[in-house]
Amino acid sequence: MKVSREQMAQNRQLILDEASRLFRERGFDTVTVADVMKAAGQTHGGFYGHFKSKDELIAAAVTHSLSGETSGGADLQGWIDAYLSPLHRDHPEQGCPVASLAGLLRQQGPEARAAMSCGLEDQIERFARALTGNDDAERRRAAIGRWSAMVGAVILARAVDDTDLADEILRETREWLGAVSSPQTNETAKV
Amino acid sequence: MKVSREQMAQNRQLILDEASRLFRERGFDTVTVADVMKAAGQTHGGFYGHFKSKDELIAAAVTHSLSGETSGGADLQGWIDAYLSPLHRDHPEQGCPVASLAGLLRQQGPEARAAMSCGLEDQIERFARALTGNDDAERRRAAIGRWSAMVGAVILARAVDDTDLADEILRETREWLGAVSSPQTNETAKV
DNA sequence: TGTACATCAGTGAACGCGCGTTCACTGATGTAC
DNA sequence: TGTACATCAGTGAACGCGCGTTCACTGATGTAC
Repeated sequence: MKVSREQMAQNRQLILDEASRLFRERGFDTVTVADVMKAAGQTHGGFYGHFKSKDELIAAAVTHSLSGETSGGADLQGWIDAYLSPLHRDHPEQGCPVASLAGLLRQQGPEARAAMSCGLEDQIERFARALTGNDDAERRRAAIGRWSAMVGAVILARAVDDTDLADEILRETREWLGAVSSPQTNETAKV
Repeated sequence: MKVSREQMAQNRQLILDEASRLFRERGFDTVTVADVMKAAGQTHGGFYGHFKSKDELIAAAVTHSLSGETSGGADLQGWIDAYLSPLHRDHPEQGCPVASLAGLLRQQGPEARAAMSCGLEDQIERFARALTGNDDAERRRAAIGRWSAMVGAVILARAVDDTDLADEILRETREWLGAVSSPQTNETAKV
């Protein structure tokens, strides 16, 4: 049965919300169109009234996930600690979409990868603004390096079966980032 | 037709070689059993004479990939530079299996994840031995932190569509690691 | 060493299931009068 | 404001394809004598 235009727009958002959550939790391939529609309280047939294909949904969901990100903000250290926490590791479905989806994007279409490019650029910029440093270039470099370490650590912690090792990776990366945190004011050592 | 036992063992290795290459290149789900067998010069039916299931192959291939890794070695800086190079980014099929597979392992079975745990532990240990530091704990911490950054940077560089951004992530992470490379001898700042 | 035969690695057709996608249908919406 | 009707969002059965897996078969291997 037809629903109001307003309701339809709301339904589309709900589909994106659920897709974004499910994709982060289980990856693109494991989640079916029917899974997403069921989670959004609809039947699978209606999907194609909202999206042209599953690929289009994936691209839209990547954009949707990334646009809701806040990276950093007022309490930088608190955000970093929460990012590198077992809680974040164990709840990818409501965690950073970069950590859960970046490793899956190489086998996805150009639209989804383009969405990740934009989201990543935003996140790096925001992170850089929250850091101290002699100039913009140095702040941006620190943002990229630290962000790589944070994303890498969470991906590694999620990839292993061994909770002790996963805990250690998160903890030691947190500590290590703390140890190198006061940015060296001397310029980089080599090319 | 039956082949010699020696030949069969050789065929199994060939299947693992090709699976390891294909999985790194295209991921677990995109590569079919038939793809692997064809790459190994056989037909798909013979697969089940070597492995009980595709899942078992995935676990074996993860172990196989990781066992061939050399991480570090004599020229540590050269290895790091090569790791964070566009060449490595563009050739996952012959590159580090951690960078290409870690992001895919969360949706895989316990055997494959256990294989990654072992491989990661080995790699961290080797890396730590190649680093300087006041004690084992500090070297291990530096190995985990730097390794997270390297893996993260390659994953991010591969996830984006924008070559400039991908190049920048690799370059800046390399520079940043260089800048923080001389490990601080002061103990960590907080918890 | 040579011969006969049981074994079994590899072949390729076939099966079954699940998933993305389509489509005829339903009935509420919202517009025209 | 009320009524008649065209539109179209959502339903759920059905389709088609691809993939993991099975199986009857083939013919080389390697063992028993």
